[in-house]
Amino acid sequence: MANANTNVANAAQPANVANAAEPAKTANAAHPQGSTPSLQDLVGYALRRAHNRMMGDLAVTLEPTGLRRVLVAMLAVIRAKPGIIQMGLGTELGIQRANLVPLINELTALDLIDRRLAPHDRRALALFLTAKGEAELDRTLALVLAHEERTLARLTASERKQLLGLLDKIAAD
Amino acid sequence: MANANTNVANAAQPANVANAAEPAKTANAAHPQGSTPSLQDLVGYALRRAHNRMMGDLAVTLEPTGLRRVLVAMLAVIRAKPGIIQMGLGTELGIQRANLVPLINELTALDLIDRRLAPHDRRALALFLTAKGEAELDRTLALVLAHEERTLARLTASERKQLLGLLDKIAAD
DNA sequence: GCATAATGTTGTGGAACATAACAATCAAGG
DNA sequence: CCTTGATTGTTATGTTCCACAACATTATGC
Repeated sequence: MANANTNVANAAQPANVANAAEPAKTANAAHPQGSTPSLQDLVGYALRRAHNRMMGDLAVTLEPTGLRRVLVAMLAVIRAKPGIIQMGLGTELGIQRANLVPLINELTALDLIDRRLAPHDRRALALFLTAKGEAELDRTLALVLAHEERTLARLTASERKQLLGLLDKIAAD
Repeated sequence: MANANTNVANAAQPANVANAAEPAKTANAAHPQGSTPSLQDLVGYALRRAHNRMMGDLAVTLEPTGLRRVLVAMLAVIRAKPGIIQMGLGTELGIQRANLVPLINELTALDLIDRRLAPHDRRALALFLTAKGEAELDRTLALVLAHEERTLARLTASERKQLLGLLDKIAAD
């Protein structure tokens, strides 16, 4: 019942909020009629708790690398789409371009990415991983892999695939 | 592929980070051997996207009430455990007691909760919902119910129950 | 009774995010 | 061509959330 992020380093976020567990149309056994929905039955609350747990563990996992979650995500996207411009990266990760600038600066200062002028648009800057960036991302992804294995230890492979599908249905556009 | 929280009001959080989709022991079809794991296959990334989607929608849902997520969660816990002390509330929601103080002050200023001395511990303050707090929580939970129905529209009742179970397995302890 | 722990409180700093404004460039239309 | 408007990157600034440290008051254990 206690939250997961009580001591996971820097990752404690506030808390979820109340959410109703079941749609109104199908009253279930948990709180049949006028009974007040409990936080435990709410998907949103469970989602936040799981999120806190994973992000907290991920933060401590990434600690030795010196990279934060956002930076790793940025590296992964840049590897997947070499030459992506800043605006595109921001859109993909939900980061506004103003806030993206210092993050890009960090990665370039660490010599993990290169920033070159985009071929046909002299406003835009195309982003590429450096050799060091490739290597660093590989090492980091290995850690992240171990992290997922750790936090998802209670789930079978089929359950993980199920979960992935269900979450995607929620996040879908 | 674009993130869900591009325009959902105040809810845009940075982004997830790379996570490996499958445990090392069972190589799957998505990225069989040395292939780099993609963000799309990572449970942690899907979790963050779903989290952003739901929390963003919840924030706009709660806007007309003037209450933030944390405050609603606090009210729900206090209703479930009347007389709970601040420390207990903080532990349950993953909020440090220092940060809890101004939140409690907000709720008392709104006349939604009462703060009385705990019976057998003159340090602690026991928390109770006021009549206004009860009513306000009821009205708010109705909105939250509609919010869950909206964001989980793509999931059947059985899928929602599955999801709840899987998420709880992650957040456990 | 005294040392130690727990509870609430205050103050402070940092990280993440939003917003506004600006220069340079592109794109479209007159 | 050239002017208007949109786009990209950038800087600056404010807000919010959270962590951490320190303190007074009260409980607890020896």
